[in-house]
Amino acid sequence: MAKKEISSAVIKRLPRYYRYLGELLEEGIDRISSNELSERMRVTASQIRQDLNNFGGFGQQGYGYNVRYLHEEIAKILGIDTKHNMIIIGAGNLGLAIAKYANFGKRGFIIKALFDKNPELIGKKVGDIDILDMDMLESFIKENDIEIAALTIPKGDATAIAQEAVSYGVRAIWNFAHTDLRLPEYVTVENVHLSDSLMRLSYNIRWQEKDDING
Amino acid sequence: MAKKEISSAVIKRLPRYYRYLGELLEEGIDRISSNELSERMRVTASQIRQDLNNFGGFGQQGYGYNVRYLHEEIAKILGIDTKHNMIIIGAGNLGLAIAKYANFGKRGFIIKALFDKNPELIGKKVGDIDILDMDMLESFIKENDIEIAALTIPKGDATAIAQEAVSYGVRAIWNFAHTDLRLPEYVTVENVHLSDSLMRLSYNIRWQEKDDING
DNA sequence: TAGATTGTTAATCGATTAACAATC
DNA sequence: TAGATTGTTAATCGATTAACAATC
Repeated sequence: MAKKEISSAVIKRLPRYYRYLGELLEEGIDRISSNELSERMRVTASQIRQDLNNFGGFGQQGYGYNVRYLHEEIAKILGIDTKHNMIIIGAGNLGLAIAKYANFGKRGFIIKALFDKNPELIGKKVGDIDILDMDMLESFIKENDIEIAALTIPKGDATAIAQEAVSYGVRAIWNFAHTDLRLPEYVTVENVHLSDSLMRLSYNIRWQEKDDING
Repeated sequence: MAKKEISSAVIKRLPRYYRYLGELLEEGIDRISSNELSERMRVTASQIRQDLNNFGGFGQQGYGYNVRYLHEEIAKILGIDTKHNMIIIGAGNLGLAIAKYANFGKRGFIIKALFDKNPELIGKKVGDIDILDMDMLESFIKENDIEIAALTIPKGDATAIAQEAVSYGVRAIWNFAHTDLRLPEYVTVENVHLSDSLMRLSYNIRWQEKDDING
């Protein structure tokens, strides 16, 4: 059953649904209608029903959705019902911050090692995660079934190192480098461009200010 | 001249244009057509021209766009032609990583202080940036003309502290907390939900794998 | 059963792409 | 001037919202 192509607009919204359902669960609410959920999330009920029906009929007429069930189903859709082995390439501030952030582990993203080319860092540990030499990249990826490489290195080296990681078997790059990676079609790339994000923030302040002057 | 509403799809693309133009500048290219740029960026030339014309006619028929000029104009549109004073609330790993990342300073985002409620951290410095007590928030924001607060604290405290910062004069929140803030309409919120990003990555791996089995 | 709410089709809205006249 | 390329209007495509029959 090859899945018909889901639009990226829908995919972007899935983690948010998952988050709200998790909150409902914590509140002990075990049933919700698309209408109630739409009020909480500030989206239309129509959109919620359309989005979910891309993946199947998870609700029941006259009842709504079972929170726990829907939460689990979305986890499966997102692929977070299984563990994902991950490495971090670049043991700078950002790489270390991600390594220390324990919550990813709770969601099944297991950080197996950090890599860096700086001899001063190699051999050290971050919590119980080793910082390894870049020389070890190939063997480590192959022997530890690494799916994801987080890239927290300067943009100059990013594409070459990403290509290297991919050639050793990595399936997805979580890219914090400030550049667009050029990788084979089948590789998943998720960009986190923090400076792009700051620029959008700045844009909004800019025109917010304009309104103040004219309004 | 109140600006007609620009769609967020366009705004999201602006930082990318800015980045590519910066790269062209570094390569010493001083003129580019929408067609050449479209090949580099892998978007349609039509989209580039439409996007730019939301803000004015920056090109010249028969010539194309002057790279340096367009780069500067986009900087103005994005509001990164002026300095922005910023604080970071939450001196945990992520807050520290952002504080240490020098590049934001180059773009005009000046980190004036970090705030935390942990007495062990208060009084310490990160580079030459002080970590201050949350008690100081009000006076510091007011006296230092702080526009932006980066929020790198757990989700539980996030909305209340964001509201507090806004009440003291902050205009924009760069939100790393894993929750949707509820703030007045006029406040700019830019979310960086790292775990949402990881879930999208996971989604793509999930269906990538599915394809492998069936293909 | 009657009421509620889904799943899904149809209508609308908005964003992207194509086309071309204007013009450098 | 002739050729190139923009700025902009028109056509297409896709995503969101509305509506309602199906059904629990």
